[in-house]
Amino acid sequence: MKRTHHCNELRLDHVGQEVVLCGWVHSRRDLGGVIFVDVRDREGRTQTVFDPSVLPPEVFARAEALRSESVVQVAGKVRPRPEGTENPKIDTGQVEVVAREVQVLNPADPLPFPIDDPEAAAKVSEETRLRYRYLDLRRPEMQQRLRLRHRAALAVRQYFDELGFLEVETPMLFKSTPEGAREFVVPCRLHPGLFYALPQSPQQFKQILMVAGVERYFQLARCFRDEDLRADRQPEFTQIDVEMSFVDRENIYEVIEGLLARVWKTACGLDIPRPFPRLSYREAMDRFGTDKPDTRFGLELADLTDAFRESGFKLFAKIAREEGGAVKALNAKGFACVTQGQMETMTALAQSFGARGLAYIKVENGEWRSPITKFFGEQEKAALQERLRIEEGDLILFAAGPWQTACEILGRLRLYAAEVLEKQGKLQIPRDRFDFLWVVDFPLLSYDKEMNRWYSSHHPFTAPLPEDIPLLKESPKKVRGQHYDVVVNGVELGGGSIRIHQREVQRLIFEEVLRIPPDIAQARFGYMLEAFRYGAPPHGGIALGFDRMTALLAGVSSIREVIAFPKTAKGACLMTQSPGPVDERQLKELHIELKAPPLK
RNA sequence: GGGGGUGUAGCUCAAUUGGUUAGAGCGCUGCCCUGUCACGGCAGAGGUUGCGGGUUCGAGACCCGUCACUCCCGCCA
Repeated sequence: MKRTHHCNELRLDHVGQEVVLCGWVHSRRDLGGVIFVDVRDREGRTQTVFDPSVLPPEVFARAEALRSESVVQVAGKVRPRPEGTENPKIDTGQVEVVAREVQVLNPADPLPFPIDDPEAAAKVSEETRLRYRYLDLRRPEMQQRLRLRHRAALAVRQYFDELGFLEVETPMLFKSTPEGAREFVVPCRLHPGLFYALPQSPQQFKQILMVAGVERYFQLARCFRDEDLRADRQPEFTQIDVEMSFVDRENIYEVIEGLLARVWKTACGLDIPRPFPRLSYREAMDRFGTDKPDTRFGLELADLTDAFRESGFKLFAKIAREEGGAVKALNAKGFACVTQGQMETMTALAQSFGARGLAYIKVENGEWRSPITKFFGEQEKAALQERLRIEEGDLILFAAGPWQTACEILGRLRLYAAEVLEKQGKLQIPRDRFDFLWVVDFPLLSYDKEMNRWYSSHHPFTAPLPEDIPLLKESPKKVRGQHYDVVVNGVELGGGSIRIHQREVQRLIFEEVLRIPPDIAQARFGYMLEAFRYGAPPHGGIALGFDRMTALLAGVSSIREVIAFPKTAKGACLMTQSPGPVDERQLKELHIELKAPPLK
């Protein structure tokens, strides 16, 4: 054995024992005579003491030559620290190991960035951290995140196992299914001109598993999407993928609420309230301006469409009378102190959604200061006062236009205002609270104006509400899908649906609603339609973003913080320099010819 | 594809309106120090200011291009 104890193990009980510790030199304090070396491993750290008066000169010389992060093995005897020198900051702070021998198992060069000082390390640029990820991961904060992720994954597996689910692996080498996200394409030697594609999700396989009689499936599934990255999006990521037979929506809610309760309890000891509230898509948009509302704070949207139909403010009146038009407002309570710059930022945000400008009212010194209130009649003012409960110091923001756009504009401004107001101490957003909820009754279909056709809001296997099926052909807009999203604190954690299991309904959606030509539907989904001929049980499922979930548990805003080896915003790995070129011979074997050499 | 931000020593950051030899803290190197734990003290080394052009008597700063990182929009069935 190279070591007898780990570095977070020794206590007063061990005093007098001969021990061997292995680890990294966390810090070395050379006082000229005595030298203290903190040895760190993944469990913690322990102080070792080198005393020249009792050590052979060559051993002491090795201790003098130690450098940060060199890997060492220290043998010695545990003793209590002299009175007054205990260190309450670390778990092993009552004792120290009087070194008898030290071996340098591997020396380390000076580090590119500090890893012993949490404050300094937290400020190091992400670029540097990613380039030297193995050093970054040595930091206790990152070690804790790796453990948190592991514990969460374990809780997921145990929970589903207890409920009789089977974890089934599905292929990574799949084929292209071009209606969804852009895919990573994989060439291969045996099939010139043909390509695998990496799955954007195991959607089709998990439905086939239901036809296969698995009944309860889950998988911690790796998924791939060749789309642009964000703080919460990586080109490869992990989903908790779930599918169940003989269920309706309520069964799925129950299973997933139980899962999340278990994970939150196991990973951070929190009891989350159940059942989760449910909001229809319509209500979520109307009240919060988004389909993934953060309900930890108020600042809800008000609808003023009816109040402005006859308004003297012609722009609002016109929109309010239009089919599908809406006039909405948001009371940013206490934000009348808004600066010019903040107003410009908000105007730019509104404009990015297609608004022409941003109308507002500042409530200061008992009066409404605004470029537009002079056009308002008493009726509009009364409606505003009543629905927005306007008080001194408030800032009212308006959005008018197509209902969805008006909601989305204010939804975005609501988040911005909340962020600013929280920094100013005028709004509390509890960090330790998790507001889970279900958003339900999404429209099954959305209309693509440019392509002049309907497309699936979620995916084409989502079942319509049974009572809406007759509307499919005449008024597709009105059809609601059996789709649901689970949302927490403004983050879309996951989504799923009850699937279509009748071949005829599926064919109707493909051919008559989505207008996918039969030969193409056959080529892409033929095997599914065929499978559904042989006894497909009613089924449904969901997929949760495991990285996002872990980031929430860790209290970090980027999923890169909970992925061991994440990629940059351009999809590169700074440590391994991937993606990289391949040599001519490989290309030839794959029957691929480059039209242009790779950039760089 | 579009918009914003950043790029100066190994790391984190300064550098007035464009003006002397580009500074500081940490780290590193050397010396001193026997109870420290962010040890302390003294001294020292360390720079293609991301890269390429331009404006100017003079550019880290201004202009154009480019690269990298980051945030957002589009995109993510």
